[in-house]
Amino acid sequence: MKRSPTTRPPTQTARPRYAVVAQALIEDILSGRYPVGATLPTEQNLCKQFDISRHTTREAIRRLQALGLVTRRAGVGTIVQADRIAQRYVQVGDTVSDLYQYAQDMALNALEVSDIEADDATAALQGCAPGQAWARLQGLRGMDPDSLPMALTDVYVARAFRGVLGDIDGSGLPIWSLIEARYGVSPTEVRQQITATILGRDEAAKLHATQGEPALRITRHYLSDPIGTYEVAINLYPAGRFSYSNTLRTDPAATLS
Amino acid sequence: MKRSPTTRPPTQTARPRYAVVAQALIEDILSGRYPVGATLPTEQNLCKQFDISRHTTREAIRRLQALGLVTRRAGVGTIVQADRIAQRYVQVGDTVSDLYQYAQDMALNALEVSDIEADDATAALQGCAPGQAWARLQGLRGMDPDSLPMALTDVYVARAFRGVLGDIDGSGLPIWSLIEARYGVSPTEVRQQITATILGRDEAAKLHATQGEPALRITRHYLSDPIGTYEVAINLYPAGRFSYSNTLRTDPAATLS
DNA sequence: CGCTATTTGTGCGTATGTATC
DNA sequence: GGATACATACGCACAAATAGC
Repeated sequence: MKRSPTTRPPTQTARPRYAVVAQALIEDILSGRYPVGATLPTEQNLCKQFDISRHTTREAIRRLQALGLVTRRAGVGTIVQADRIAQRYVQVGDTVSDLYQYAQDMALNALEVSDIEADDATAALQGCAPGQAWARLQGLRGMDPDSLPMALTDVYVARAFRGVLGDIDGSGLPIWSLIEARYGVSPTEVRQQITATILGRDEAAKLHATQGEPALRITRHYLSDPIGTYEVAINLYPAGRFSYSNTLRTDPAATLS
Repeated sequence: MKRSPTTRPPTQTARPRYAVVAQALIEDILSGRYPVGATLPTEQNLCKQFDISRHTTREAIRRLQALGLVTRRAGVGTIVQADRIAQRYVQVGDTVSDLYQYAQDMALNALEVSDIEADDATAALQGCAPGQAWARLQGLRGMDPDSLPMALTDVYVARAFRGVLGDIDGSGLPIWSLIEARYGVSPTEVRQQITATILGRDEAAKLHATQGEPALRITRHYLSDPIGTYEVAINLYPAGRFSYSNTLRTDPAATLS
């Protein structure tokens, strides 16, 4: 039961040393003693301050990294990135496709394809550069062309990626994955907005639904790091044919063993 | 430039050893050589196989952990959790409160509180143990009691947490955070479902809206690890008073330094 | 039940490499 | 080049959790 003096002096608590140090540092960050942008003491100094080995110091700081509180760079130091602990949740599901429940059998069948300038759709594409060149596709999403369609979809892609619009008909793959495959551009950020509306006359006709029926409108903006928004998808789901659901789970990487 | 023979024989690549080992293990997992549920070789064996120190082995496996591919437990081993590298997206926003846009000014004002058994609400609480004891609160959510309410809310909490229902009136805090503060239980998982419906007569009256108007119904289940579902919240938002939006970003923590 | 073997977790010491200023 | 700070890598020992006898 006794510990050898070379390892650890007896303590009342069963907490690991690195956890004690990590908590102390976290409290210093939360309290503002180390504000965002500040540099934490060097490993060597922390070793002296807490009388621990460098291994233990690094293990403690690893915890701060996992919590997103600090980043480290050789030759620079440990920089405070945030002054509060984020409850980190990750979306369950491994791909955006899973996240957004686009099963393979929900193929998109094109009704109409056209080229437009951003002015025409400024309202729909809010936040995009005006005057930008886009290509637009409207289609119906559903199991097969005969049965009741599940959604009316409007997709806008940057003109540069226009080529994918020819690939999607019935492929059952989400547009962004086609762009990924063909142009190597994948989203670094996805913004989503969900509202309730009622179906207009045109929309109802295309969906074989009745005008005035409630519907879910899901608008998604796909962004990639340097180029910005390159795809906007607007889906209109008549109530009862679809429900959006997702699951968030506490980030397993944030606990780090 | 030359390395001492005790550290590392010269190699062409500048890649760290742990990275080489990590990649080899990752490929073995992706290829199915170590299927989901299997145990990876022990640290000792990996040390021998790759002729590396235990330190390096652990650093390599740390990468697999950060990618969510494996979990580890003392006395058991390293268990494969997934057979593909997830494109990890995290919700932007640091708290669930931010995630779900519950600003402080969207206080909940109670209309009615009651105790129920699970049978009464089995449909609403699907997936929960039947016969379980719940407490229910119905209220209106909005800026202040005078102006137009934003939503009609039904909240079910496990009977054990009944006490929080007295705290919420006008507090402006989400229920789960009250439970967290009072009972120390915080969600490890949140499930959310969004559908479009139309307002019924009762609902419309309480919301000062008109019957038949479209609305967004957002149902959230809060789960905590051992105890299961302990809170269910059903929010009904008349169209136009609210829109749900969220943002996903590629996980910065998945790269780990 | 206690005991043991196994496996990961924690902790220390040391040395050298690499990035930055 | 030199100084500094983190990154990588070797070694060792003991603790804690688990599974099986």
